[in-house]
Amino acid sequence: MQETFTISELGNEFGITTRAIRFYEDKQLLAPSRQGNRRIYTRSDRTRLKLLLRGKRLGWPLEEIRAVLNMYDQGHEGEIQQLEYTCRKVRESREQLEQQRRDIEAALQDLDSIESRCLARIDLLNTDAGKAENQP
Amino acid sequence: MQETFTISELGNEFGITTRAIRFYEDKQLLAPSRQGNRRIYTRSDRTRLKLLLRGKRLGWPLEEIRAVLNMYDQGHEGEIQQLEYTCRKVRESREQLEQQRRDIEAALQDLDSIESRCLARIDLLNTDAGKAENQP
DNA sequence: ATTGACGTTTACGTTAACGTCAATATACTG
DNA sequence: CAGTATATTGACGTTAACGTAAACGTCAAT
Repeated sequence: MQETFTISELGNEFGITTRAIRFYEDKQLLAPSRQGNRRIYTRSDRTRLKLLLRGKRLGWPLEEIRAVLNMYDQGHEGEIQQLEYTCRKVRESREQLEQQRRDIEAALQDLDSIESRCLARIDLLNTDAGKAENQP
Repeated sequence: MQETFTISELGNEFGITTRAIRFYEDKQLLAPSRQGNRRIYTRSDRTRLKLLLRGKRLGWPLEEIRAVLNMYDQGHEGEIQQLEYTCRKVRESREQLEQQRRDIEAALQDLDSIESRCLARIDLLNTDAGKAENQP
């Protein structure tokens, strides 16, 4: 794979606009280096962006995503207070993730039930042509 | 449990403001009945709200939540085209949920890795008092 | 009769997360 | 060297999801 990427390469790869990527930088979620004026993204920058988008799919606000991204950096350096703070945030995020997981399980079960009701109804309308519907 | 609820009862139970609940009604996600001027919420309304909030925790926009809520109603009635449309939406939602589930699994593993790196680092700083850090 | 708790509608304000220009710079390409 | 593609910053616009405030109704308790 390439060593570096342009902004539009990343935009195309992940299906987002360059405007969005610059916006993330503005909000301190990315910090690519420059060649003169232009942004150059390393593999690590690209990974950060990938993680960012994962956070988005989970519905997190950018602020929170930034906090989580910072955990990746601060796990192996920093003072003890910073490390403990990171640990606490890790636990918070994990609780939220597990809540989301429960929500997903419940939602999936609901969808199953809805679909089967739907299919049963379709089947009835097809085979029976809905006779019972219009007859006294 | 009660048969009906006031708006502030539901607000307190779910930790949201009455403004939010009225807003959801404005956006057609709820349709409580009235006694004169005032809203009365049945158990079914309350369930709808609960499902709504689950959708919110999954990061869905209200528009999408409304579509899913409508599936609950349309699973057992309506024309065949409507039923098939509902089935398609069910499958779409399921795909999205399964993507979210994968994201959650990945994120949880990352958090594990971050936490253990963090803890190892804390342990090092504690037992060793970080000697290697400041010595040549 | 007034206070206070709860409710209503209407309207304007706010924040997040970009989209959409515009004006400008840099680089390749024929 | 003109043209095209790609990049930059800056400013303003937009949408979703409420918050906030005003102005008013209703009912029970003081």
